[in-house]
Amino acid sequence: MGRTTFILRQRAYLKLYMLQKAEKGNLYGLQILGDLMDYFDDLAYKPTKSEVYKSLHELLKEGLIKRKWIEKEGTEMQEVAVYQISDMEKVKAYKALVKIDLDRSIALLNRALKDHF
Amino acid sequence: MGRTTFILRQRAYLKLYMLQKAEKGNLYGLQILGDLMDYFDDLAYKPTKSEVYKSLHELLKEGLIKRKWIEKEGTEMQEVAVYQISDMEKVKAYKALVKIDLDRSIALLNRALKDHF
DNA sequence: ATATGAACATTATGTTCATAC
DNA sequence: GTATGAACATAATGTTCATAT
Repeated sequence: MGRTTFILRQRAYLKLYMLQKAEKGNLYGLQILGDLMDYFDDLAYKPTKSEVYKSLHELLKEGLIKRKWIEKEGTEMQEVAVYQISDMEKVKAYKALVKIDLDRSIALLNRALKDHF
Repeated sequence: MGRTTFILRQRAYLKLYMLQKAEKGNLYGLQILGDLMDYFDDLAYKPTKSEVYKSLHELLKEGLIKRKWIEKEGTEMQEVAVYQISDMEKVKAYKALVKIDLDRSIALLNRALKDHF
């Protein structure tokens, strides 16, 4: 209950990008946030720290990615968490599901565009 | 605060359809719901009674539409509320704003489609 | 039973605080 | 100050209840 049938959640949207970052395997949380902030700047979408961390944590918990603590470049004793894909099969399955919702969401928005504008 | 910069809200989406129904001027709440349920059935979007009424109430409060109580067809003493546009200038201004958000939202979703699939 | 609407509950998401370096 | 994360607050939306016909 309480679950919308409308458009895919921001969380799911962000998780796609988290997986993409994890494939590179060398970025930590706040770097990812900064990257996405820049990347979406033209569309005025400003993801928050909270959503980025929650997206990463969910993917960890679901076993799609794993975390590694490494020393931050240029410093000593400053550990940051970087992420890597841990189960490519799960990733593929997850993405296939999200794609369905994404296609559906785009169709919903395009329908409104056609109906009203 | 607390406001997302992500995709346009369901409420805004539905309000577009409420305005369209109000232009016809002869449907009441649950009829609109039924119509939309059918209309979005292929995309598995199932708006709720609550969202439909809240969308109508917001538009009323904002002065874009007005309400008329009429006797339900075929019955006596059963009053239903139908809606009509009350201020076309406001409607145009509202739709222009929503279009910006709608275009932006479509762009966000298409970007994810391009980036991940 | 159908129609309207409010009250309530739960999610989804944003903001602030705590801890460590 | 930067990084991680939890705790907290609010907003968006779904579910249930009340009232009337």
